[in-house]
Amino acid sequence: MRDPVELFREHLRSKNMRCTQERDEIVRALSKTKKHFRIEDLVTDLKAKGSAASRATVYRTIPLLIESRMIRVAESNPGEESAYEYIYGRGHHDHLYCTRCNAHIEFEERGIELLQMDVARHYGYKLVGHRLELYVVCPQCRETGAREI
Amino acid sequence: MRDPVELFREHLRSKNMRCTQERDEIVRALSKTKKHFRIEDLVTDLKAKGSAASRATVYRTIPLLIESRMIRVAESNPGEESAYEYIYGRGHHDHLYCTRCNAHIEFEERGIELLQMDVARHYGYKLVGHRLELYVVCPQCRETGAREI
DNA sequence: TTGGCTGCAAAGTATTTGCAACATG
DNA sequence: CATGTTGCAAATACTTTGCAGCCAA
Repeated sequence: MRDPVELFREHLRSKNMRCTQERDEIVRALSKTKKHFRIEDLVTDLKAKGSAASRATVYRTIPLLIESRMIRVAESNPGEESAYEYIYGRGHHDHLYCTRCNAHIEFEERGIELLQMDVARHYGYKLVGHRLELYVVCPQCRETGAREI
Repeated sequence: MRDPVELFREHLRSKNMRCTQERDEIVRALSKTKKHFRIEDLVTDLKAKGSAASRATVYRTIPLLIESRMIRVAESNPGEESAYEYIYGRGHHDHLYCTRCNAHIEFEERGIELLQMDVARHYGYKLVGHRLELYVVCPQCRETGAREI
């Protein structure tokens, strides 16, 4: 697998953008994340690592990272802070979320992916991405009374 | 199909909440919407209909409507205004979005729904909902150069 | 050198909330 | 009439932006 920093640099070059220390540091920090991260997590992380990258730069870099397919939006709901996920070099997967305790599990179901392509093809479109979230109630939460989506 | 206003009233009663004129008006306005709506659209619509329901009341009512499964989140992305969709009494469907022109198409694929249930069952969970969005580039947009998700 | 990039702080947007008046049950 | 609900406006929370100095190419 290619070095993430170098890969992102190529993406920047292809757009005639500059390879800066801040952008390198952001990619380096992200490539070590395991879970979903929020902007605030990343900013704190960078600060802890002694990086100079500011919150504004992080916000400005996120769209570039999405564009280069190194990260993707993992959670986004009205009124809630969004979470992202570093995906470069990690197997594709979707998520199961417990609507009560918010725990999440990754899964992959090839059959669903294939049917998605069928659907797009059926309408004459080219599938370029998808977002699938399954909402469940996990056994531990099943007893308590809370809202279900 | 039950009257949406009455159905929502029952939901409110079941939670020991009050049936107010504002809440009735919101449901009545929603039951006539066809497309995805943003909070602002709804507020404007209510004002035009002479309803007294304010923006704050709309925001406070949305979670109740989601809970009662009369509406659902249709679009939500970081930094963008969310859009909702009235779903009561309308066939279940998911969406295809063109990432360039933002047009959207509804589709239903029973096979995907069944596989989703399999996935949840496989992990020992009860599936209570899902969100599936397919991102495509429509033929008209395919020529122009724009970002793909 | 010449733009693109950065940090800072200010500005925007979307959404939530405190409070006093009001309406429902 | 007791308490949930409402409108208003202020407060939040998240994200974007203008600008002057900085740095990559």
